[in-house]
Amino acid sequence: MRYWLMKSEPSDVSIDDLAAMPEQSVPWYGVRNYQARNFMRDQMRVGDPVLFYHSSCAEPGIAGLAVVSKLAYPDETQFDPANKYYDPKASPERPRWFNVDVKLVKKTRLVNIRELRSHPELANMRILQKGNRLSITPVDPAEYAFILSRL
DNA sequence: GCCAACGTTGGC
DNA sequence: GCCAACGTTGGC
Repeated sequence: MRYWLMKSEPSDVSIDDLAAMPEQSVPWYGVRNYQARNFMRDQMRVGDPVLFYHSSCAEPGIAGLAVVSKLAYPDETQFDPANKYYDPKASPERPRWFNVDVKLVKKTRLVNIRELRSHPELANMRILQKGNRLSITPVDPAEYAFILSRL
């Protein structure tokens, strides 16, 4: 089993939005970075634990726990010309972008990025490295356990 | 709003 | 296949 951190802009899908979804589950649409896509397509398995992270907002940080609830399948938004994630180079025959579904486990207190940075145990987290922009990153099991112990 | 860091694009 | 230019990300 692998552990993940997935960034979402709360103005797009927040932890409360996730909680309000049918089945408390969302397709993780809109990823347009190959490395992040590959993580979803090639490595994520149903049941993998996910740290749900709020980014590009007033208080960035971990906002909840989730799990991968469906294996990767083609991201519908790539086929829709009206969608902002439309990709003219993709077709249903040759999909380029994939997403898993993510289901809420529970909303937690917000562990903001300052607090994350304050723990030496978490110093190697990809999310904390300078210049990191990857929206989906693997999390070390020990880091995940440490964060759980702090909630 | 700033700006460093990064990924992608496209001309050559 | 190189690499400069460009667009985006995301914390501050």
